[in-house]
Amino acid sequence: MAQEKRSTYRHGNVREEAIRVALELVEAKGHPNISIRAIAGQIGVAHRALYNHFSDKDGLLDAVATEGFDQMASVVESCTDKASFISAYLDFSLSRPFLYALMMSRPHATMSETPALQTAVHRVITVAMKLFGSDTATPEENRRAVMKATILLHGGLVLRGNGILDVSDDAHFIRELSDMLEA
Amino acid sequence: MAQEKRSTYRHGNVREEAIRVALELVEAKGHPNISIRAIAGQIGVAHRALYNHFSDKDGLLDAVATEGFDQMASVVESCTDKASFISAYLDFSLSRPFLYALMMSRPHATMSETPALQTAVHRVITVAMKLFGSDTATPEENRRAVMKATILLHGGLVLRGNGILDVSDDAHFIRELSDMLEA
DNA sequence: ATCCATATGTATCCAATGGATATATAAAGG
DNA sequence: CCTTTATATATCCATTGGATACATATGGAT
Repeated sequence: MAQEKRSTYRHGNVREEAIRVALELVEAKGHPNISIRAIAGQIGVAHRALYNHFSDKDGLLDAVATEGFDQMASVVESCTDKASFISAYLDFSLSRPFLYALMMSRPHATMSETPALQTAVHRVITVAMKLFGSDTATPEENRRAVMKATILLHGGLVLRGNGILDVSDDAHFIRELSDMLEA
Repeated sequence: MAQEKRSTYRHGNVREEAIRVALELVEAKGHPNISIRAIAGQIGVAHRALYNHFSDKDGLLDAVATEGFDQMASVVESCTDKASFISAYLDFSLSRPFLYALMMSRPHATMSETPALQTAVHRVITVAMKLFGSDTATPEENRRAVMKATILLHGGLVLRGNGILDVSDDAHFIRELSDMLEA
């Protein structure tokens, strides 16, 4: 399991590396199935070293979720219309389903008590606000439009994922979802 | 931890009791935080006894999820219009959030390989089909209507739950969701 | 430069957990 | 009655998250 061997006592980059490895492991096995120890092993430190950089396992997962939202934000920030946003959002979620599941799994308390996570989420929401809102509409109407878009996108993905919606043809599913969103 | 003491070697009702206790524990602590052993302890059997009735922990959780969908079905089957269905669905989910989360957490494979679970889910979908479909519409249109309703209901609940949507006033949120659904 | 507070990493331990194997007990049918 | 089969127990194991105590470097302040 253990990977690299260090000559130095200090690793020097545990936090970053841990998040990087965790991203891989999450996508490979799903976040409920990864262990602190596996991550530490891969970067060549004692498992307890991670506790110097994260409060606990959830703290680590929060950091990974934050990285996920930041990556998602970087993608959608280049979108200039609804259609491309929808496409980019679905692409991201479908190509990295386990990461997406982790991002959406953080409990309410965590979301509101972790500024970095909140900020990353907000980056994505801000883009949606720009694309799904309009200058002529009231702020309340815009809030609703973004809410509806978010709900449809995420709700659709979840129900497709767990098989409650029987989605045989993905392309068709995406088209249907887009239609609901444009309406 | 242990509860009852038996005089008989056989317990006689392990499966039912396990599900009953699990429902309580799930609602108390969330399904990722309950243990086979805690459940077995509460009904007064060795933890290994549960393996005579469930394949493994996931098998147990599948059974609990099935019971959840059956209970939900019993509730919504008495609804005679969209509004009451929406209200009943949201009530159920908001009053038993951890059970609802468990119900929605079963992976795709499980959903399709567990007939009892599939049947219970179908009971709920059937009701939605009746209420959100119409005789004049095409089957395809009806399928879409149900899909949209399901997505909005579940999506709204999830995003409210994890705090990505900032829901300050629950009553207002429910009204907004209902509006989207009736439209 | 030296010393010390602090950050970072290790070693070792622990209780809880899911699960495996072997065994005991009972129920049910031939 | 006796054997088959379902059910429950006892015991064991590896893995896991986390705690405590200790080791080692780093980077100011003097």
